[in-house]
Amino acid sequence: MRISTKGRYATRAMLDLALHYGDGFTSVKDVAGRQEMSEKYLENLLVLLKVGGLVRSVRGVHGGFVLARPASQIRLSEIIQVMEGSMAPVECVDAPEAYPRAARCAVHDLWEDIARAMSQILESTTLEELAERQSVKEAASV
Amino acid sequence: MRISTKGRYATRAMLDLALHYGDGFTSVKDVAGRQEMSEKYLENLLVLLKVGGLVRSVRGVHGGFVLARPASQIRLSEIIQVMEGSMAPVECVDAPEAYPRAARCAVHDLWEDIARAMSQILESTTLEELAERQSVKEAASV
DNA sequence: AAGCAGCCAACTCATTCGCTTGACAGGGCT
DNA sequence: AGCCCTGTCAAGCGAATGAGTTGGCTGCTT
Repeated sequence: MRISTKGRYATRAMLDLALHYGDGFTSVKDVAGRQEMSEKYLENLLVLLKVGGLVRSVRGVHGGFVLARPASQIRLSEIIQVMEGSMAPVECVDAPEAYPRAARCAVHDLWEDIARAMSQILESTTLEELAERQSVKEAASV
Repeated sequence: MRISTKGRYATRAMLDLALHYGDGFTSVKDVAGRQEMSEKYLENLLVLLKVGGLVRSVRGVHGGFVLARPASQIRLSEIIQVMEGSMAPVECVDAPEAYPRAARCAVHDLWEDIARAMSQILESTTLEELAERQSVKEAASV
């Protein structure tokens, strides 16, 4: 019953990029430094985010990463989708047709309910909203 | 982002026991047969459920397992708790004090929201309700 | 041309998953 | 008393995943 660090780190990295949107490209090193994560590991994750079309990158001296779209147009569900493959907590929710019992199994419905509840939160939250929440938090802690 | 078969099989096994509550003890073999799972694997899971105080058992000829309490008094969250250890999708929700950044991190709040949404479903559903849903399903499919 | 920063592939090490094997123990039936 | 049924317990196991690390390569900017 867990979200791996892949999804969590990626979300934090995306939040970091959102907070620095407009400052040009942000290097892996900067994100890793601010977020206190392994630079090399983060690099792997950013590659995935890039393949997933959520960030763009440029090499060279002032290179780095930027959000592929404005934060308001990136849903958290997209990040999790790219990183974790699927949000479904169990395979039978993903591919019910492969599980003939599913249709007759009340437990299956329960997992669907749970998956829906999670998706609902992740789909209805944009990176921009998350960034706002973060700003509020930071303002409050000063 | 997943619930392992441990939690799922256990839930199905508990549902099976609930549906046969009142028929005395149910053997592992019977549950495994009806639920189409490995008898020996299920055995391991039932031991955990026993340790967790959710079922009782008796050995010998008409031995087997029964729910430790009526189905109406067993919440699904208890089953998941026993099987998966915790419902929290990420450690920092479980043990926020170990993560100083947590307090300053908007992402952390998001995981908490998600954890709450899941818990809410699992805590508000009893095994009895699940059994009812199952009965309805079976009646409908006839 | 230098060197910065992203790209990419492989590799490690630990843990978990999903399940099996096999020996043991208690209780009921005859 | 003895047998067999059924739960108990301890190991082990192969595959997958998680969470990184190592290190060499390539494109950009200055």
